[in-house]
Amino acid sequence: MDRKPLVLVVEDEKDIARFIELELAAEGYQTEVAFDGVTGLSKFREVNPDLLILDLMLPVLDGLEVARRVRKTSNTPIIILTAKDSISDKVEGLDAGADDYLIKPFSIEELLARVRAHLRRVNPAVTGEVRVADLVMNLDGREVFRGGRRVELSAKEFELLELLARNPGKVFSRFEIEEKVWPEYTGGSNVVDVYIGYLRRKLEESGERRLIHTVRGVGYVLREE
Amino acid sequence: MDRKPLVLVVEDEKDIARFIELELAAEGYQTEVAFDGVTGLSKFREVNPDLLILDLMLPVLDGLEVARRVRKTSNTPIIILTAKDSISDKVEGLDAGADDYLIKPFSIEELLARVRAHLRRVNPAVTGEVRVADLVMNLDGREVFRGGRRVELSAKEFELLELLARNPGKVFSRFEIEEKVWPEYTGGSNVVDVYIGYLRRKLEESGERRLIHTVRGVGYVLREE
DNA sequence: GTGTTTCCTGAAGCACTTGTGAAGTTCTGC
DNA sequence: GCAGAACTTCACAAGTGCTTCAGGAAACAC
Repeated sequence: MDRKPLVLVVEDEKDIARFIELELAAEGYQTEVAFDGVTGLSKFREVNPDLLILDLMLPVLDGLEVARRVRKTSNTPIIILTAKDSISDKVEGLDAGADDYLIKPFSIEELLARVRAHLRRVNPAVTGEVRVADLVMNLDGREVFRGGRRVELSAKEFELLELLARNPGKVFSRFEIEEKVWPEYTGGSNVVDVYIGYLRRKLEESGERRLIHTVRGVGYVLREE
Repeated sequence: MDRKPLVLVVEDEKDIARFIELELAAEGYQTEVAFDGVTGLSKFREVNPDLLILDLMLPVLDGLEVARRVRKTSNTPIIILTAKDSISDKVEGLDAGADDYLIKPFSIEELLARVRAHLRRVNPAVTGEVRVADLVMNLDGREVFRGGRRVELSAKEFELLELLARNPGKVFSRFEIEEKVWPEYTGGSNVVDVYIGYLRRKLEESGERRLIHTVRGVGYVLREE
């Protein structure tokens, strides 16, 4: 999760593809390139990138169709980059599952800014922040805010919250949590429960919505309700 | 999130604000409007919208500053909508935390398509999902929805439903079910029947179509009828 | 060295889940 | 329409899982 973000560029004009690739590399991203729709789709499945930059007019398989198929199984942000500049093309592209739509000729600075904006949402490594609902965790600074209010956490509390907040909506069993946050311990106690209690007391002061939910018989999950 | 999404529009040109508001309402969104930066920010904190449409040139408090402050504590998508069309303005806006940047004059269709795209992302599509008819099981999150309504299940109920929902249309004998969901038990009781009853009571509230069907002399099956 | 905070344990109390047997209902074949 | 089988529902007891509390050891700050 904290490796360099990987961007896949699917673009049949090789000059443009190369240009984008170089600029992305200069920003510190890993890159992959494909020159037609079918190769793009299979490469997508192979490398599972953090973001996809997609031309619409592609040989073999249309870009729109690529977007739709990617969306069937993946949540990865898609930026469409194309010369087709009509409003209806834009609407169609966005409704096919794309997250952004940029017209050629484009400014590379704008493209890079948009790439940053989308990656920021998906990949905490980019900003060093994790955000869920009104909870903000600054991983570098080890700061936590709930709805603007600063919350002081101890080291273990922070680790536990980080695990949950990086995977919002996923239910973790006590065993999973213990393995990750208390790797040195052999279990047999209720540390996890106790620390969940600590977090709740600090994060869910009277009147605030519940963030950490108990799933009886299974474990705990952090999610907005 | 099953309610109508709420969009906050912060825009000082009242005609434009009104126009956007009407169009959003026509699409089925709830809307709120503010005409300057400070009001916008306090309204944001008050109503906690699902999406923010933000002008840059605002009285009292600059739009960029609003974006930054919102981002300090919130994850809500921000679409900047402005007449400032230079590349550096765009880069600055996106880096201030905005998710999208649209130039005035804009096409309302494009704005609406972008609103849809961003809202789609906030409501995260879950990976481990099983769908049968209007039943949705989120396996990672251990959540169950019937026709949008959330259904609370105990651990055993969930296991049983998961078995049936993973194999819609397949008839399971009581013996098969008992083997898989109650492997530790030696049988001889009517647990399966009782738990099917629990599920029915929760999943088939008055008026809803039957999901779990009895196959007399054989067992049970989950299917759409 | 003293005081404070963090970390972990064990135990008590409570609420919910689970499985059972029996009673009640529906279905089927004759 | 009846008898028996199959299925559903009910009420309850036992068990389990969760939360909280209090306390001691360890780490840290001053």
